[in-house]
Amino acid sequence: MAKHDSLLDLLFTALGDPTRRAILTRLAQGEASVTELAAAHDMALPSFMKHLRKLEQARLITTNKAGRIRSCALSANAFAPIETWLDAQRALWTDRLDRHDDYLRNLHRRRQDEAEPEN
Amino acid sequence: MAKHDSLLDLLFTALGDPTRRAILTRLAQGEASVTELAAAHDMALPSFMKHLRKLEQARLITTNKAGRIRSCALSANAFAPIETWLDAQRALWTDRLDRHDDYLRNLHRRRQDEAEPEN
DNA sequence: CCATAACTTAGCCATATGGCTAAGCATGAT
DNA sequence: ATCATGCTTAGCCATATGGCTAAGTTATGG
Repeated sequence: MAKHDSLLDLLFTALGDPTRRAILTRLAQGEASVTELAAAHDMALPSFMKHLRKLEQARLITTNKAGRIRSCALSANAFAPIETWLDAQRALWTDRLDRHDDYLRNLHRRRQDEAEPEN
Repeated sequence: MAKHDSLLDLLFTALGDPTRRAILTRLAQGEASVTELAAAHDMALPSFMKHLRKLEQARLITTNKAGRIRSCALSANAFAPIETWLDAQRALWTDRLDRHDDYLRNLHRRRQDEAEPEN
């Protein structure tokens, strides 16, 4: 990914990895420290931390270091931009179907007009 | 991405690129051929085709070749697995908040019991 | 039938991703 | 004061990604 990815880019690519989705699912239950989270994943800590950093960059999680422990939590409304985008897509799609329906209705009416001319 | 990515992996990573999201937005308006779609993107055709292939692998679009023209269309319910996953996450999150509320309520009741013993 | 249009294949390149190890650096426990 | 814990940094490696050009292939239009 380039330097200036949009938040949507960051969000979707962050979610495109099973390790990262698992972290989010775990965090939905409540906060956890880095090592607590890492315990579930057979992976060296530095590798794991990279995933956490991506989640943080995508603003899906927030982290906070107290002493030597970094605590991670799910961001509130983490998925909002995604839902907004999905809603917009759905809106376009249904608009188009509506317009197609109109087209078919008009076509039908025109055919009827031809069959029974209105004079 | 490895050879055996889950559909969710394919879906999310397919959506993690602005070119590909733009293609989907365009296709929400209706079918289009490869060159029609490519016209909007300053990119060589083979590069563009790679994006289409990823969208197809993620089952976000379907394509169909008639003569020398390949027509592309949005898949129906393309986003369903994503919505399902998001719903599940939301469910976990709200469950957890509910349980937290209960905990606070119980805590409060216990404190009141201590303040006003029930004999 | 021949040229052009619309892909398609092959292969190259730079950068990004996702993993690792080894070593460093605070902080908390003893 | 010292040692273990909990990250953190640095750097290496293999593969994946996203772009390109050049050279096919397969219809169609004239």
